[in-house]
Amino acid sequence: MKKLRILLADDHKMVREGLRLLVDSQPDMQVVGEAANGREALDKARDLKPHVVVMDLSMPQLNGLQATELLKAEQPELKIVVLTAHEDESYLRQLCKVGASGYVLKISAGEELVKAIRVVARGGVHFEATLAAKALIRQIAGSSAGSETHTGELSEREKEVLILLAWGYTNKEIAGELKLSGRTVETYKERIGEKLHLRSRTEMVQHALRQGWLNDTQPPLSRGRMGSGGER
Amino acid sequence: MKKLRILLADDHKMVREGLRLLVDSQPDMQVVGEAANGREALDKARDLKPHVVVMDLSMPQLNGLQATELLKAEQPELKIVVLTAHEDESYLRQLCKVGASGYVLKISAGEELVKAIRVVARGGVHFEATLAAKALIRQIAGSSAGSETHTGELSEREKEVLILLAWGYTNKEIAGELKLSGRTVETYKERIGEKLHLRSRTEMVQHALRQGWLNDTQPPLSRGRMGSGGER
DNA sequence: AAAGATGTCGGGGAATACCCCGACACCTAA
DNA sequence: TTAGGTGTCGGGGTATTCCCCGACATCTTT
Repeated sequence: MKKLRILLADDHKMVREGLRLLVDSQPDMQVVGEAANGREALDKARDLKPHVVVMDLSMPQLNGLQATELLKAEQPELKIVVLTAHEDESYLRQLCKVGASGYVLKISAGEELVKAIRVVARGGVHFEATLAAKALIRQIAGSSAGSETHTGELSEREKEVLILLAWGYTNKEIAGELKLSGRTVETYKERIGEKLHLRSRTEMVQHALRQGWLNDTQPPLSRGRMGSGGER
Repeated sequence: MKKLRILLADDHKMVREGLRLLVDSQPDMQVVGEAANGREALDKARDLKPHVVVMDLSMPQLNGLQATELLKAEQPELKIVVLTAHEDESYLRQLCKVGASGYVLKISAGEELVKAIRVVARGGVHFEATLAAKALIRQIAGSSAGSETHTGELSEREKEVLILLAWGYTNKEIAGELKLSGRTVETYKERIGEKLHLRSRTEMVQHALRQGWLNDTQPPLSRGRMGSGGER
């Protein structure tokens, strides 16, 4: 009998070590490698041939969603259990789309994770029945009765704008960076507000931060911050 | 020989379990309890009489900083090792002030944590030598040569304003909530900007979120959000 | 007593965000 | 073909932020 081969991807080494102890204490599974970011997860998944990848969502370089998408593209047989701190309906939806097989919250017990690993390893899916998951299921089940026509699905362009916005860029600066007119930026901002039910710039910053979208990237433009005088 | 009694405080159960395995695998220490938030940490610290508390910074109800302050106030002998995901100079300074004995990053190895626990248990201090720590030490050492006179120490009133601001309140709304004139709110905002080197409202939102100041509280005013139509 | 941090407040103006009215082209799915 | 989502752009107006000039009363520290 051979054990399940597990790859752990999380940017906090301390958390990885804890999870390793947890997983290795199970008789039927074994951690074969660790990755500190999405990029590394891709590389290690090629080399180590794990059966299941435990993937944290907020990681630098490539976040868990991006890494999952790329990983499933090149190794469809590989199973992925997503580990996340906050539940987020729109993220959940995207994770389903790119092929994640499991979804476990960090506030849950470790038992939940090993359970998910076992289930996905034999081809099943294990999504934690949380508020977000229920909302998603409800919507998928009764897709005709959805009160909202669309939710939480930003286009690439809109997300670009939102990230720059959250980094503190003014509309004008975003327009300059993306080579758009200021009006276009405003249009995106309006659509973001509609889709995500966010009213003010402030709420958009909150949302972007909570999604961890700013953890992955550096402020794209190094503007004259930290200086003694403003250039206004 | 009796083992060191450790209390773990972190809002992610899975992380706590991992840390417990890590700590319990050491021959000279033992986890005697867990807490999922600052309030619980205070209660358990009273009941369980631990020697060292491992305290995560971002927790609901009471964050790690607040909990540390209260804990040291009632049990000065108790040692506290702060565990944090992001390093933050201003937070570090405040932690020193309220009496934390250790400061460990989650990106570090577990070995770093157990080392810190051993050091603080025998009365020492263990602050991870990171960028933030270096900056702090540099400033404390050459306090006369500091280019900045003050950094990162907000007054209570300023913090109140910042939190409301980060929750998406406009200046006017903050003024109403705190029963101040709009001009006074602006004054606080200006001082916050000076102290923290934050230029825009957006950056202030970022800062407040990264400090976890919004995880602890609910939006103090329940305004007409989530509605279908705007009331503007 | 002077300095510094804090809490409170005012006017005025320029820049920016926000909100309404739009428009048009492309692509994909029903 | 019609509809919806997306990417792009304009004008005009109001609300808000942001920045400049201030002020004054506490309280603590030097």
